Amino acid sequence: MSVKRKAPTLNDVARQAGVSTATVSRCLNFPDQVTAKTRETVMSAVRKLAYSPNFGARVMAVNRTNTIGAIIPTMENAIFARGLQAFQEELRRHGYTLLVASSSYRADIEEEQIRSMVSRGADGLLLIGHERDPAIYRFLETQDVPALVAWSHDCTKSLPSIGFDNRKSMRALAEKVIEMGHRRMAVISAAMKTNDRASLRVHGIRDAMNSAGLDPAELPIIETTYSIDAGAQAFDQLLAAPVPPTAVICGNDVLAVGAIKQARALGLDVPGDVSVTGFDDIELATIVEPALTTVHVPHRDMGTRSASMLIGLVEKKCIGEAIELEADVRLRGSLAPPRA
Amino acid sequence: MSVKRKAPTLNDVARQAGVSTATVSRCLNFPDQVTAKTRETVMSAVRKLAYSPNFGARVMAVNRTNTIGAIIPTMENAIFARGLQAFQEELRRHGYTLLVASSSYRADIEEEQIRSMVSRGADGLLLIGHERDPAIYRFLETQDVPALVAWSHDCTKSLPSIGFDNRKSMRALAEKVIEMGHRRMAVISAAMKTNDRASLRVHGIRDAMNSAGLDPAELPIIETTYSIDAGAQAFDQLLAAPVPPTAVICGNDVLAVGAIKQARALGLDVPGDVSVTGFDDIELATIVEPALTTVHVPHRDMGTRSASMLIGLVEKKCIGEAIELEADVRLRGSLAPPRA
DNA sequence: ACCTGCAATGTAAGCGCTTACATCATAACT
DNA sequence: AGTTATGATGTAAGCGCTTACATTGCAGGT
Repeated sequence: MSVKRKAPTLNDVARQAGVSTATVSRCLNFPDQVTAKTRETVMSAVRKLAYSPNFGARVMAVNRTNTIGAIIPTMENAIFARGLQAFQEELRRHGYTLLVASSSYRADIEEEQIRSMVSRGADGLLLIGHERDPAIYRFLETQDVPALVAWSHDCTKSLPSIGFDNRKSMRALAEKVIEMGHRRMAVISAAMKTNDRASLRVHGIRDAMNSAGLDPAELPIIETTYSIDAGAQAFDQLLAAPVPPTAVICGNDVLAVGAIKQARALGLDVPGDVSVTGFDDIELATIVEPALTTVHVPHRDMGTRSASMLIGLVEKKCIGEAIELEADVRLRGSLAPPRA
Repeated sequence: MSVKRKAPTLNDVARQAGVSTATVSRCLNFPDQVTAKTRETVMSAVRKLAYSPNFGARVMAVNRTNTIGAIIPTMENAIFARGLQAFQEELRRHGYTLLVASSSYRADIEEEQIRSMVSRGADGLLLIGHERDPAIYRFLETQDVPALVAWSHDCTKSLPSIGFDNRKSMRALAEKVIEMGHRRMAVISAAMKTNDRASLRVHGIRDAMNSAGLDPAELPIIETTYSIDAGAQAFDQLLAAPVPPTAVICGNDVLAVGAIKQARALGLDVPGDVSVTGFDDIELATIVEPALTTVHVPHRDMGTRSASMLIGLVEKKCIGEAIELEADVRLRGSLAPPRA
């Protein structure tokens, strides 16, 4: 069928240059082990044939790829995009290449991709969140591929990780909300089943309610997908309740922006009629009117540090630890005390 | 140094299961060519050893990777993120895996990554924009790796591509601006040297001016980086001119949002005191106040169709063509006639 | 002239997999 | 029982590269 013209090989170059394959290989990998003259001959042969080394073959020979894989839920989420960009920049600085795949928040796809990355010879893996089948961790261990979890910090897990405490941070935010006098709150969250960050955040809200003597059982929660429209729709639904909430706590900024947009559409004043909060502090948060009270997450910093640590693990120069970054509440216009 | 424990190989599995490597291989790739009993034995050996095939070796044996590479300028740009997500979903549907790398808008890094992708055996490549060293195209041809250019349409190039005409679309937008009565316009653009989309868009503005009898030479242009703050700063600078513009045309939505934000900070009314327009129609565009007049680009559609076409090229089932998608002007609140 | 030592180069094994081909066992025929 | 077709399995070559080890050539010592 597809007549794949064979690409030139080391051998072709060697023949063209009139030397052995070993010399060509050395020329490419350790140029100073070779005479200037030979080097030139070889290099011009390389250019003439437009030779490009076969990565698979090289990997097989040396068993090292200098490649790190990252599997994120989706590239459409700005927080991952930004963190990954920083991650890649740091990797590059150390001579590593980044390969990215996205799982669409599906555990089965994620697993498939983890296996794919490993079989492609990734030296290390960046994963998002702790929640996954333990078998996968065993698999990674057997294959001797170090993995690092980011965007989530959980000291009960032993995996190396670098992230913030979703639960604690959301609790801090919820406490502010309660402090302001809100009693009837509601939540718009991402799906909690497949996303430990989302569920931890909701837990944080419950924690705050508990310690304020409020009953978490009465907290309305809507789970929905990650999009502005979904947030808007959920907001609509929440506000239609017989006794509508005075504050809507959203699991992330995108949902919160949707909520604010819908409030506008309903003719409600934010924060006069209803307060709205987010999580992540993406650019959107300071663009909306009113600006979003949210939790600031140091995405780029997290990306950079994840890269350093993962490289350390790969090169066995450091042992994995669970590092917690601070994610702090940013009070802005969208949160105010409820109407008396 | 790093004592890489060897991962189990096909051979190990074969020994463990008491069969030959060929049987194991068949078991994994063509399960129905093997007795149910053997299959079970083999599979349990696979599980027991947590075996994972070595991708490099497989590639070398079959010379096919089912992998498509995409090299984008940055993941931090929502338009690429969204398009790529769609691209990946479509690839997956056809059994292909996507590998992403980002070049930070640097031609040298991009070239390096193209080579890296090719040497990793990518069956095809998705590239952004036409502008690059012709040597690279020759390289891709020699290596017999099909490439498709997206996010840009230019019928003068012969490369297969799928995108919209940046110049034409921006021209249409600029015409609207002029139609409204604006005469003093200014531009905030991304760097034009390394980014043909950016420069084509500016050309479009000039086209519109020309056909309206305006002198493009008088058009102030600030080139800056892709960020809200950069847009804000550039806006500041433009408005400080002795005769400030009545309309600021931005090369993309992010810059435009920065401009609007800065207008707010300067106490200027948009569109009363100054109109602002964007390009891309990302989510931000409808969130800002006032909503952004911009050019809508069908990012997801572009991603999906790029995937189909690239697969077609890889499998030699179709020949490359240059497809133009429509990108149409969306008139919203940020554009109005200038004050009389 | 001869040896020594070293740098440059060549030779060939082996990395883990697929697959054409050879072999073998079994069932279905005479 | 003897033959044959058929399907399951085994054997081994080869994919393109790196690298340990062998070989060669040459400068500098005697």
